[in-house]
Amino acid sequence: MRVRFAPSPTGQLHVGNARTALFNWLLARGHGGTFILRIEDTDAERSTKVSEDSILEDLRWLGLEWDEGPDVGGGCGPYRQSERLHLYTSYANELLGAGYAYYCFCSPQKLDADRKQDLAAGRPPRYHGTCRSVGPDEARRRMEAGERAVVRFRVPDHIDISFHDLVRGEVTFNTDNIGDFVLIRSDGRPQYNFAVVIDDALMEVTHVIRGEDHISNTPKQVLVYRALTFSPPRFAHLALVMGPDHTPLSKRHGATSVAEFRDRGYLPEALMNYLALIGWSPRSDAANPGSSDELLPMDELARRFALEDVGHSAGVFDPEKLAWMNRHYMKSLPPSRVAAEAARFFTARGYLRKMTDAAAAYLESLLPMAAGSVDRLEEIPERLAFLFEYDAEAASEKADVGAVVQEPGARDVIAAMPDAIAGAMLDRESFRAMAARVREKTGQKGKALFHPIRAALTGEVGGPELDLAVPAIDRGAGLPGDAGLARIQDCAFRARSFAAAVLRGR
RNA sequence: GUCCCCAUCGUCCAGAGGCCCAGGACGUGGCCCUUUCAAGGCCAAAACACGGGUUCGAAUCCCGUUGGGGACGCCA
Repeated sequence: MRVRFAPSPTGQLHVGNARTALFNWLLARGHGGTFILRIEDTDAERSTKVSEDSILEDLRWLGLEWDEGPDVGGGCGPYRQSERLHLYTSYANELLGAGYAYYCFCSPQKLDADRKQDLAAGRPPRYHGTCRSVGPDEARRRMEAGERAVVRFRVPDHIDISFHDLVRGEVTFNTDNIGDFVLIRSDGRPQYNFAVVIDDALMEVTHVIRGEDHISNTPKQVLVYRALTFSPPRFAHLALVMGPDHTPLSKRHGATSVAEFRDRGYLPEALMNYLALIGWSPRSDAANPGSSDELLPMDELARRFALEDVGHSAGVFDPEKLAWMNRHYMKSLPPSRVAAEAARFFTARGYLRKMTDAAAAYLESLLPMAAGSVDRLEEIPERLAFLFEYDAEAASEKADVGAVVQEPGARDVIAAMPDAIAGAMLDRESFRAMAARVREKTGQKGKALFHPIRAALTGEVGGPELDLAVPAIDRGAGLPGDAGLARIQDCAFRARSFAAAVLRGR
């Protein structure tokens, strides 16, 4: 089995395309097949190297490694259409010679006028066949005289073209609705429907899995396969991914490119798992009916994936469910993996200046208290701001902190804290011991005790469990200056300065 | 306009004629847990687009309607 993903480098990798890539990858990996990456850059105006590079980067980040492609090579290269032009020319000449194709000299203006006329008359807009009768000799004369020509495929009239779609079944189109399409443009570059056929055939692609937007191109391609006596691959067309309003997913709906999801702090594991579940679900486990099998790693998805189980209808992209999955993966993936992926967000906030072993270890140790309670990696440093941005003075001015301070007994707790802190609290026990001393001294307990403690030590009224947060503060404060992290003030200092700020006027 | 595809809770899926007064997940609501915000646990509300057939029996098969999507380029 050989499958391929063939993006055109005209922009960022879109989640819809990422899903198409994923389905191809899953099929290949699940069947010991080969996953090919081919760059369809025949549109010289819109294709850019920047886009190509970013698409490759995104695919790698997603974990969709390819076996053959522009950068890794392979036996059927080159894998960039712009480097295969001689092949298209040669096959086009073959079709021209055999009468399957002809030169067309119609101007874009005339084509446009014809199209409008068809539409107005309620006919399917298709090429009128004006140049069908131009013979080879006349064509040569006109080209020598400087006229520009495209090469068109001569579509036979009144016949049905059928193909078996692996997800949809038998699909039939009548050629009466298909105009003579362009094979080679006037500048010599191939047109999509021609280039794909040559490439898929030469690259020995066995299964073409692509978006449903290509289904009406398929009969054209079948025609080319036949004319060239290539045997066509198996086709499978995937229903499209839509926005909440059932229009094609676009920027209007928020993030749509893989890069945007990465920038917002989604894990590739979550994005892939989520995308796999739009339009497909793993066979329900016969031995365990009613069990939910949604959270599956890539290798397990690949093991279970089958085209027969792919749905026929378009699915709506649901950011809420993606967020839920992301939460799951932030909690369940190895902390080192999550920390590595989250590091850039600490850097962006200025909390991480240089990645060192000590910084990595510290960040990793923070994850249990933060990763389970937010949706995205980007929110992790936010939730840990109390570590790196503590300021007693500023905190005491905040309304919510002020409210806590006003609670009965709160000031006593705050006043008692500096003395109760015996030394660095590096574990849960030493923190609890400190809290016990304050309780003894003030008689406060429960919320009345812990709310002021939290306010004093973190400058906030909510946040991670104090059992975890307090030791994290003092462990962070003990880090050497060259650890690469922003300075963290210790609890003893915090308690003193907070008490000073709050009790000053008393 | 013409052709093609599609149609189960708000959303993603399960359901391949009786197991379905339709099952799971996300989200929503409630309750519980709790030194905070979250998280987590439990419970609940919530759907077979409509109309005809076929059949002893239809969410499942057929036809039509409606609705949605795609395509009709010297874009891919």
